Amino acid sequence: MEKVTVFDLIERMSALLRSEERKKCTEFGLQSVHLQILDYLSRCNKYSDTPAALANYLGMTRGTVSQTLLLLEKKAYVNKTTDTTDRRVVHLSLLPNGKAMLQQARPTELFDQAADLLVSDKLSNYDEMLVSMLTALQKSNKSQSFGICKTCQYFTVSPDVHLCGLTREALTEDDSGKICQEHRAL
Amino acid sequence: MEKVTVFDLIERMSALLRSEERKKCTEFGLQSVHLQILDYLSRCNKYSDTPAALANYLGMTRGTVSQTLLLLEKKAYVNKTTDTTDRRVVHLSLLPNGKAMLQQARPTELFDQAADLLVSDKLSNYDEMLVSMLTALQKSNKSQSFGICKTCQYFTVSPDVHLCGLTREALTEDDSGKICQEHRAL
DNA sequence: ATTATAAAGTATCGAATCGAAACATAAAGC
DNA sequence: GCTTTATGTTTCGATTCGATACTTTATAAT
Repeated sequence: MEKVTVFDLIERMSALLRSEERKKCTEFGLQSVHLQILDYLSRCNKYSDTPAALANYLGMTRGTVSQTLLLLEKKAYVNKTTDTTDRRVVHLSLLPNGKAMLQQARPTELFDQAADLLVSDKLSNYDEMLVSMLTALQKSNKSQSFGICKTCQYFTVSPDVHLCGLTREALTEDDSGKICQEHRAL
Repeated sequence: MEKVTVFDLIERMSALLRSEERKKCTEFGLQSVHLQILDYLSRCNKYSDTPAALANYLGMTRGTVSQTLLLLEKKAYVNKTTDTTDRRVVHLSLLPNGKAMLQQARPTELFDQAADLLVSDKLSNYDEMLVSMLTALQKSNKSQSFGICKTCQYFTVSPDVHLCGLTREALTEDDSGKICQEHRAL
């Protein structure tokens, strides 16, 4: 049963990261949801920085998200602005405070130390394999994949510009590396 | 910066699993901590099935763990028995209800589907690599590694029996595949 | 032996989370 | 225009969580 063990290992790593995250959170007086929200906001593109997308991504109700955002706003971690074209929609953005917190709370040392222990010339292989595993997971999670923009079936790259085939909008290099709620895996 | 991206990928997968877990939880009227506790109890060996170990593993206070366990007991998911030699210690065990819940809530379909998408003859390689990555993470997380018993420096295997070098006790095949709080990576 | 110290677990309290349901507002369909 | 749908907020009650103080048991020190 190779199938099981491979993803068991992923699950184990995930558990390890979660517990590490929890410790960091209590250290900084946060809840792990807060950190997840900050993390998401740092990674999502302009189509996906709304409360509704957050609720979808994290699997929470919109009411709960609204509450949590109030708190994060009070702490000056995030900022709200209403969309200019659709006035129901709110866009969220990370404030400097929030970015700083995220920087501190991510398990950077853990990763760095772990990476040092791995034989470095094997790293490129790891990379490739993990990408295919992640893609496989995202495809299976078909409800809404929340994948990286440039790995989307709607993403097209003309000689000079990146383009989202769904919204027909041009994308910055930066945006195309971020999470999109409209993502459809290839 | 290969180091960063490799573990970034792990982090992405972890985030995906977490959000999947959260959805499952609301579906069954649980909190994600509850599921984490059930999961831990299904994976830990007899030295590590105590409230204190749980608190350590999950990064919660003992008080909080105590509260949560009350609830899980009320729902007939777990069971407490006091240790015979050290009467301060409580051992926890999963009841049938808890096992059933865990079975339902784990992202099995997700994993199965993802595995089907991966080229199967590459799976053994994935396996090997992931093990070394997990080990690296555990080593780095030096506080308490909570690793698998048989990968511990105290684990010894005589011709017929497995043995824990720390407690000098014999171990079942089953036990040696489980999580131990006394684990020290090789 | 007796005392002191440490460890495992519990109880209580207040702040915060969370989901459910009701509500408001804006856009889209017909 | 009227209805339907979508985004977001509010309110409420149940639950979680951490901090603190506490009980009980084991171990160490004298």
